[in-house]
Amino acid sequence: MQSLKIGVNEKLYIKDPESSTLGKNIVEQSILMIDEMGFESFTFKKLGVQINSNESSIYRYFENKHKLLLYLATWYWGWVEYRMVFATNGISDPVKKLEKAIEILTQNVEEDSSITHVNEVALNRLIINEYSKSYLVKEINKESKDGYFIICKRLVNRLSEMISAVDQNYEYPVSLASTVLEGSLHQYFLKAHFPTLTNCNEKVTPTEFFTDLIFRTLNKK
Amino acid sequence: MQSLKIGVNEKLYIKDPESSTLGKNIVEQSILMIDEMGFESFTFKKLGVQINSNESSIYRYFENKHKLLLYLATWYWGWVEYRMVFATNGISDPVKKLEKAIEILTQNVEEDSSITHVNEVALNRLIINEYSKSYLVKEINKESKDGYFIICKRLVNRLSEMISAVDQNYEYPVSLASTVLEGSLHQYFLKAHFPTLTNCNEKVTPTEFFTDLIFRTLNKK
DNA sequence: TATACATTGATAGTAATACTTTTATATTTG
DNA sequence: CAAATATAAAAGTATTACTATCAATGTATA
Repeated sequence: MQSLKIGVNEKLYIKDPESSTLGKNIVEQSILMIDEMGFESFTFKKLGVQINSNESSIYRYFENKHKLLLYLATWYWGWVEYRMVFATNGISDPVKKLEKAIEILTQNVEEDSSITHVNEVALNRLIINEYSKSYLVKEINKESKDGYFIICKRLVNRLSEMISAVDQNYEYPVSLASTVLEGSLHQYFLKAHFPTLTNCNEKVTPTEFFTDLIFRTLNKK
Repeated sequence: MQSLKIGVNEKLYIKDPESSTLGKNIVEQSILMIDEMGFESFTFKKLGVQINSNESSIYRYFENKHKLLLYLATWYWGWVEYRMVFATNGISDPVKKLEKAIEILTQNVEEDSSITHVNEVALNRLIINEYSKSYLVKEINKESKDGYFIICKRLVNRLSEMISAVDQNYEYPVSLASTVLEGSLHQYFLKAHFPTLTNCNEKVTPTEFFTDLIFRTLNKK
């Protein structure tokens, strides 16, 4: 557990940030800064000041801030995938397995389970607020999509398979899986910024909403 | 019908773009340009060249391009709301009413129903690709949120009420409504850019997926 | 121990963006 | 026709998103 390293597509960085102190600082502090000031206001220059380093040094790790965001997102989904696989491994009952998976995928990241220099709570907030910006850009072409979003695809596929294991006749397992993943982030966003647009609050969690939604939708054997 | 004008929050513009030819040109061409090059690459300078006008003239209509995006989004949701209210008006059976509403909200905007200078097909694509960027920003503070997103809120509430009319005991009508609205845009995005992450394709529409999802979830009387 | 090599930091420079300001020229309206 | 208003053109500013160069430092190896 201590030495867990999340594998991230090599094309997302120039030099692996995990390979040096400076690199880890870049990752650690960029998460905190983007979380705090938002992706648009965040610049490599500001990050340089924060970590007592230089803009040009940061450019030796990441081509630009968009690639850095992709890196962070990939790391995040890799971390979620790891936790999901770990938690569902060994559960043979498909219903219980799916329940557990939904729980992991939609739960609030509360406790700081810092296994590394990454603050997962801040990263989770960052993903809720900024993840869409990583893929909603024209520059993402077909080749890069395959590599950059492979973890996310794997996650959707895993969930989709668990859905099908519960109800083989359900026709839209992939769409349901992607709706849960994206929808969960969205419900957390609404809860924080537009509370009238969601039933989620201190008492009702997105996990409850989505668990209920999925099991109402599926016909159990 | 011909003289239909979608009401947009006055704080979103400096001068009403509907009030002049230049204003209408700004709206018309900005939709086409953002659709084509993406919001990040789009600038008022480029728009000026396109419409044979000047950057500074555009700034007299919109404070900045983010406000323009908010304006376009508000116009879009106002247009959708109008169509939904129009289409569901007079339907007394709650199930049929909800069915119709989902259809309008999730259907592909195909035919160019140009009642104005607005190309709704391009605008729909723009919303699919860029809408999140209008609200996923730190600058949106509480006061402005209320005004800018009032139409979207009204839409979610209307849908939520129709859901409750079908099943009064369902506990998450608002979350389900917001999930459908956002999820529909997302499924269209996936269909276009990440087809393996959705079951929607030429044969299966997001409307079918969401209609099925909602009516499996709700217990009809 | 000397040298090579990689890493980082500091500085400067460029092109583009996101505006603001000023002034001149049309166009509309009273 | 005069006055007000809208638009266009040009120039200017601060910031961003980089790139390039060079010096300083540390580390690995012959």
